[in-house]
Amino acid sequence: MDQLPAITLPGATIEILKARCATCSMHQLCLPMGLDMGDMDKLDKIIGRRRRVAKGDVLFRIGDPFSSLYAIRLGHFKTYQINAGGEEQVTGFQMGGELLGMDAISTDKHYCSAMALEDSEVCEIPFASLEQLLVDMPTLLRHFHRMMSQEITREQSVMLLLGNMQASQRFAAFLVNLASRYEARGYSATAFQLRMSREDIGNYLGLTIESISRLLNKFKKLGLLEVANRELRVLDLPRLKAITAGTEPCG
Amino acid sequence: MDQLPAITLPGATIEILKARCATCSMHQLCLPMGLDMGDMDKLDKIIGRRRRVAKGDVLFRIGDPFSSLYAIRLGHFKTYQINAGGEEQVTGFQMGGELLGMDAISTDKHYCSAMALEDSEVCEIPFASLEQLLVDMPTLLRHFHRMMSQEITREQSVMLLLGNMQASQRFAAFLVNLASRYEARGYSATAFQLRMSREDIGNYLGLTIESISRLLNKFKKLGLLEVANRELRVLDLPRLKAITAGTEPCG
DNA sequence: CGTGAATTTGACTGACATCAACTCAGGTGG
DNA sequence: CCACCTGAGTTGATGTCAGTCAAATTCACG
Repeated sequence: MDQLPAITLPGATIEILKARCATCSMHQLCLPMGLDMGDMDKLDKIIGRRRRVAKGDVLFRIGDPFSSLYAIRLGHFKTYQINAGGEEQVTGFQMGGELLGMDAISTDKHYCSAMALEDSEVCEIPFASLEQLLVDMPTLLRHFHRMMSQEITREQSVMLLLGNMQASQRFAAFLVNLASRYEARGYSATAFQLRMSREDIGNYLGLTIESISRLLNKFKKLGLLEVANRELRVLDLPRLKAITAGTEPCG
Repeated sequence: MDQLPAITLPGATIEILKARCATCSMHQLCLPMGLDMGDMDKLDKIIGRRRRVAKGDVLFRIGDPFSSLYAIRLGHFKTYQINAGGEEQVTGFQMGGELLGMDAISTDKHYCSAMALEDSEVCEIPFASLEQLLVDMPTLLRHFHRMMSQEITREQSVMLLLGNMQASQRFAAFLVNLASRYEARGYSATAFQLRMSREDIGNYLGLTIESISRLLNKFKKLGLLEVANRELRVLDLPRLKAITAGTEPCG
């Protein structure tokens, strides 16, 4: 389940890149190492303006024509599909530095919807321009392929989770994943806010809100975490990891 | 669940491409329209030799260093992950014309294993060479991105399946998907062989072999299909689709 | 402070898993 | 050629994890 941290550069380099990228300081497309200053300028040119997305607003919807990818600058999103019965299935939660919309490339239509879980900000990246740019920038090309591939592996992990994990394993895996992503971004791995509702979490994990509520309580009783509404503090990350792995029986 | 047919060219064009591509007549990388003859030659050059993979043999294993993608020329594969407890989770079944190994690009290590379900044949495509080639061939670049994106959407469909479908819906979806893929390849959509064991099917769908067996029987009794061992004949595809969608209650 | 939505808690239910016995197909060797 | 063997698949009885339903409680926001 552990997702590789999207950002693996030494802090100093990140700062440099941040400073360089005029419109969009955070997103991953700025991160491949070895971009020279000329390359950076080119990248800056194609990145569209920043766009604010208010909490609850939909950035794109299933079936919308595809024209751009979106790099999350700030905030959190959920992506979800709608099944034939009209019910949602949450397919992922995305945060700053992650890229939205890659599923739309194959058919030129968005295959899922993306909704902001809080007031957020994205950079629009017109895909046609990006693809032209990739031709001139092998480093960026490489990086882009890695990002698409990473989305594939992320989804495989979720398949593993949904396919053969118990409820408590799923929930532990979810928490461990969040922790590692926040850590990779320089935030605390052990204290963070759940940006999504219990309903979204349950939906994502193939469980009901009631189950999520019970699991939170169980983990609290086991001394694994503290919760107050959406404020969460992880007290025993190693044990959570053990539960994810199935090593720890988890009462 | 419906996966877009990987091949959408008019038959005549496919035939032309087949004729041109010396080492590998079938795989999708040959399919982007608009490749001129020079491009085709270049593509031919980087495609490694065909490689036979006997039934039960593993093409690559989790953790293997990544160097090549594999285009399936002939036969069927399953891809699977191993969880912490050592159990398998089947993440997909692949057939002729599909590409294996795209998940490995992000970390330079294979993230799943691939096993031949029958005697098969693949073309090895060294990724470094391919990436160089992509720079000179925008059409191929586009196509490659579409293929990666398609893998993302495929996995999203599986997440939907595992996340909020009942057992009978899952199984119906599985059959409908197979039918559409065979149809796209010019085979019968209603009569085909299950190349994978009940165990693999169950594992893929998050169910047990016993459940698969019971579902086969149930569908047989409902007049939806005929089964004899692995030989399968679909009698009522529309109704199977309705069950997938959740429209049909499915006794 | 009040209202509706979100969350929690408890009792009950059901879908699918588990366990176990059995059948069948296909391959092997005498 | 057939008896045997092995692994795959089927069928039935029972168990259980998480879902469903319902009510209580807390939270968010005007």
